[in-house]
Amino acid sequence: MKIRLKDIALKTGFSINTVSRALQNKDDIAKETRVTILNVAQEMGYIPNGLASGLRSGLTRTIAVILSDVANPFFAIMTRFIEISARKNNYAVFVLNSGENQELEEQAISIAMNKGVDGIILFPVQESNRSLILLNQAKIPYVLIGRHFEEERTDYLITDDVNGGFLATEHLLSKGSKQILLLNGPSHLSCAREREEGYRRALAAYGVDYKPELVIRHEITHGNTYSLMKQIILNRCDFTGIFAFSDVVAWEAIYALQEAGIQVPEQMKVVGYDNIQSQLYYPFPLTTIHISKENIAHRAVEIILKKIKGEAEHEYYEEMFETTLIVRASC
Amino acid sequence: MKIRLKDIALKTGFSINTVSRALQNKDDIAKETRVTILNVAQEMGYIPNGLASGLRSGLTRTIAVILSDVANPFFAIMTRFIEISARKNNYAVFVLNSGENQELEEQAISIAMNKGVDGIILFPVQESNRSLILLNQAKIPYVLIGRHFEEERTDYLITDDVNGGFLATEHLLSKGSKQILLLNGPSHLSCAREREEGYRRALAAYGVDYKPELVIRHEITHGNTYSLMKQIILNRCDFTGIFAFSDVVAWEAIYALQEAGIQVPEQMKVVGYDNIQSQLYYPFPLTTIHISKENIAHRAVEIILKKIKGEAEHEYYEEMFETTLIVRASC
DNA sequence: TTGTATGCGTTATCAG
DNA sequence: CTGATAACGCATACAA
Repeated sequence: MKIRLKDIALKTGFSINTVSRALQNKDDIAKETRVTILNVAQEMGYIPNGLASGLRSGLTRTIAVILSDVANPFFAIMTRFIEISARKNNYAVFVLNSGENQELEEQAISIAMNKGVDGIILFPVQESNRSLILLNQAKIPYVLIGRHFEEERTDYLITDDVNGGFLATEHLLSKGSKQILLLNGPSHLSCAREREEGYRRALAAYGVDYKPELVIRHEITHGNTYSLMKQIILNRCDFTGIFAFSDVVAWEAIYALQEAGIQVPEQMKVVGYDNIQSQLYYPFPLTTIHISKENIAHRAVEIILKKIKGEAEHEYYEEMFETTLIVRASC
Repeated sequence: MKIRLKDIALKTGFSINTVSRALQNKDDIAKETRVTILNVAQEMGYIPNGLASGLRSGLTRTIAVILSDVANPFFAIMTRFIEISARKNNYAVFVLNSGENQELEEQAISIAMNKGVDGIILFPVQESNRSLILLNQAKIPYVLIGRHFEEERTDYLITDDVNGGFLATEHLLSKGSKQILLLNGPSHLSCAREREEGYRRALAAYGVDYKPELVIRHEITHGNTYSLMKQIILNRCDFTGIFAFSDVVAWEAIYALQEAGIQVPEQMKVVGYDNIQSQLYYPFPLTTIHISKENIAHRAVEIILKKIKGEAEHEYYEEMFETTLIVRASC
């Protein structure tokens, strides 16, 4: 039932080789021959066997996207844009969740290798550099997104998070919040450290004291911010503004605030990060830091494909995308 | 650099065959031999070549998930749960977006076949049954989710959408809305037809006239509801409640309402569908119809694996999951 | 319990 | 321009 090159060869009278070359649009094939073969292939509903061609050629036209949690809208949006770009280039994508867990990330990398992917786009957990070691050993092209390792050279695409942290904090200050809770991600994440740096710089620039107890570094897995915020609300509420690591973190915090009857922005001003709302008509007006998810995703695919084809202009692509403040009603 | 069975064979002194069988945990291998081989494989960092084993065995431990748009939180959540279940069973998943476009769906199916997936989980576009024909010809196991074809027998998992539609409408009526706008999906979707049926039955049950002009059937791609709602608001607002096809559709509608200064629920009551909020702490209290995304995803994987292994108890799995009303502040 | 031989469907090399 | 042949890495049937 499944059509192979052999079947097309039999039907057209050409050899398997010729059929293969014709279908690959190689140029040492007579035009007529190519047309005949293409037509017959079409008629017979030929679908190439990617396993066989991958095994033989070493290329599978497949990439893996390894991320925290595709149910998180930020990652879902990134995945969507990555898939669009990949598909345009005739590539398919595996999605593998790490759950912000180092071990699962390494497992995901192994799976990707097992599947013979040509490249990997990774939002690294950063609890260790073992993933990079794995990747480098396998000599498989990869691009990091959103997070990067200061001590290692890799391809990476990040956003200007120091600036993002600054802008967010500055805006909170400008709205009259002096006591700003930073609901940050864990400090092993480079982007968390950088946003925190921006936060500190903004406080300093406006002459506001930095209070360590207002900086919370926590795991940013689903539901964790919510639980944490419930506790914080019970214990103390010595702040009037929140700068959240991401929009999703902001949502969870606001959810908890709402349950406690605390109004945003009247009683609490909140700024998020990522501008998920640029891709989701979500009916809660969250002030946030915009990053161009589409451009980053597109660029990641572009770079990975260059690396795969050996057409890279640089040894390492290290690019930073701008961050801008989007003001909505939450602050 | 890449370790193959051959390398392990060389190192241990056994044949490739023995190594292969040992790593597969076949039982006709001496315990000592197995231990030796496993250890050496471990040491050498052996990662099996899935392309080769797939080509040879016909199984790739890979499935494809074909859905509308993974950036849509509903599909993202489903994808997440599917990936969790798949991964537990040592399966990896391709994510392919159809954009609710029949042609792209068929293309996605071809890609999946090309990659040699063992099974497909499909949220069908339903503009045609060509996808099923493709799938059946290829004899590849597949399960439909959320939507099913009345005229064709397939495996499918759906929710009780007639009941869901009824519950949603009934609730709107009970809150005093008599003129209810149904912001439905396109009628080629079985679930849209069924929700509409529930809507009509509820109106009938409560003696409210059915007004065709209050039923909008529209494409449910990103941003479309928003644009549509903007127009509707300009032209007329002869309704006091909205029953939306999905939570995402509800969000977009509410977004447009907010821009027009129309308050939910004071001036407009809204009920959504899917209960995305069960997996996302987003701070807008949307009344909705709950469906168990986790159970459905888990079951889909379970069924697809049974089919792949030839262990299915039924020729067709046709299962319906319950729908329940979740009341929050939007209605 | 282990080894030998074969083939999965394709691409690549080389000869004609 | 086309065809024969080998090889990719593994799993399987069969022999030992």
